[in-house]
Amino acid sequence: MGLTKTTGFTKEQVALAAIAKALGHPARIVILQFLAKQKSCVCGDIVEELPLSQSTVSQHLKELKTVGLIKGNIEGPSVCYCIDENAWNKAQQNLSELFGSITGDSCC
Amino acid sequence: MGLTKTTGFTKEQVALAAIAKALGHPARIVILQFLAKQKSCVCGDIVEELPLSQSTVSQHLKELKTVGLIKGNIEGPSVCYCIDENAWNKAQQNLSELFGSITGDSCC
DNA sequence: AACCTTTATCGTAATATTACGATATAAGTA
DNA sequence: TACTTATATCGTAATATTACGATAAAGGTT
Repeated sequence: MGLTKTTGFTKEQVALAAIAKALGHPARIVILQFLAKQKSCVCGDIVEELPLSQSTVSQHLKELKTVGLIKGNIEGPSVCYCIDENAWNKAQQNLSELFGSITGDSCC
Repeated sequence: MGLTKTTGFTKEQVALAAIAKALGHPARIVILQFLAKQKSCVCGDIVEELPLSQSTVSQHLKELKTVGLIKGNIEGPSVCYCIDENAWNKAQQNLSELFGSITGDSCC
């Protein structure tokens, strides 16, 4: 079907999965690494960083924006993309909660 | 195309994206939360935890296994799934590296 | 206004994902 | 051996994702 069921899951589970899904492509990892390091936030520079066409990169940026991890500001003729620190910190916290919830002894 | 390009990315970027992608579904989040808390690792108990059919859950388990986050041991008539702590810790480290690489000041 | 630059969107094709029921497989039990 | 239980795999349908070129839209420049 391709359609992910959301009923029967908590909002938090659905939200965390959505964030993880957004991180689930090498191009979007590169974009976030690039923005985190603040070398630039101009869209054109991001495109140059990637082995993908401009339209494809624009699509990836849109996904990251939709999930809230980045935001874009129009800056004259170009667009400046930045990490949304709120969403970023929340994602970090939720992920580290998941990874930290392990209780020592594994049974196999 | 649906086919993710991997050329032009580092191995680490591709690997991290693969892990994130595996986390990118609510059912797989639930499975990992459940296994991390060690209430049980029997496949049947995981199926009961989810609002999905047995075959669909089996598919999700397979994905988590393929990416290495969990491993399965046959235990008599049933199968015991557990988190692979090596992969788990590596994933945690790589993700916290990504989230920690932010350099204070955002430009927008 | 005409033009260039920058980014987003559209249209499209190929492939992947999600989900289910049905069936196969494997292990234990009567 | 026949039967039940537990899990995996197959087949299939619907939808999503990825990628590209072409084009639109928005802003600056001459």
